[in-house]
Amino acid sequence: MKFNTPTTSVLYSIEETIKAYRKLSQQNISRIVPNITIDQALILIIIDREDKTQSEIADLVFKDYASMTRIIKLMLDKEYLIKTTDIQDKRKTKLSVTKNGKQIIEKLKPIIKENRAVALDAISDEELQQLYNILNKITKNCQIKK
Amino acid sequence: MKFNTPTTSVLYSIEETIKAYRKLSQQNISRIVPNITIDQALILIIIDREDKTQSEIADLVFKDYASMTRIIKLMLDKEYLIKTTDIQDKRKTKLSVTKNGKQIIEKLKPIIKENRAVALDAISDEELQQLYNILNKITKNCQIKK
DNA sequence: CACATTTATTTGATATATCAATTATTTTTA
DNA sequence: TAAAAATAATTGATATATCAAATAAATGTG
Repeated sequence: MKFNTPTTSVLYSIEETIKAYRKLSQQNISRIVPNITIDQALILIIIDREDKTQSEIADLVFKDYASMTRIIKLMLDKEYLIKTTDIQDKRKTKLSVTKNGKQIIEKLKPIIKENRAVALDAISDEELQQLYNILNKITKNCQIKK
Repeated sequence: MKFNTPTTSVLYSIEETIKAYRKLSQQNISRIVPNITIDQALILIIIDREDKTQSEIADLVFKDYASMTRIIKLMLDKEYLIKTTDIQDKRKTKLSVTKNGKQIIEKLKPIIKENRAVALDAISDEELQQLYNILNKITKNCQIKK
């Protein structure tokens, strides 16, 4: 089997899948929590769960630091987050989720769970594992520095 | 096996993979053709290959029509493309690649081929087929209308 | 200790994503 | 056929992606 033309490469399928999933997720999230993006939702949950600096969280969700700054800013404006500077190292940022933010998270959790369930419906554990392994191989291939 | 937390879901791996691939591709393309994005590159090649309207091409590459308008505009400015209105249906757009654009395409082709080869190195045809099938399943799951 | 280097974050500029609304042009339908 | 509905593309507003440059603070080195 060949995957030679632009629109028949698996890379193209990966784009298609992630876009379809993002669309589904955003639609379902918007029904319950208006005015939050899936990126913000994921980042909000991670900040609540992990005690990390802004850059560490950015790395975790594959976001550029510049993007992260702006995403955080929007959530500060909406008062989902509070930002303080680390006393030990004033370059660093401490982020914490407000009560308001925590309420949002509680609303988001079941939707996110449901989104994943819908997306992965009828996909066996074996297939998930295969998918995971192949994707990891591709990711590693792409990360080889020259 | 369970994939329950945000950062352990396969969906997360898909994001990771596509971002790694886009990064690799953009870097390699930029070395040979400065000032073109991977999105523009792909769209330029498709326009050259397929005689379709702007919206049809948008559908083909999973782009929003609004995004497509703007991407096209940038390539018109760089004189990679020429745009004319369809005489049969004046709502429609005819796009064609300029000589300049065709020269760019010739430079791009080997890079894109190489990018795919690098990304898919050591991935067997069987794995490719598996990946393709599983991704398609997920895509379909996400597209179910409610 | 002064100065260079590194690290964490921000800002600017430009490209793309997404939704809603608008425009221009068909096509349908009453 | 006139009015309504559908289609193709555009525009506006806002969010995110990416690169480069700038800030500010910490660390390393002579």
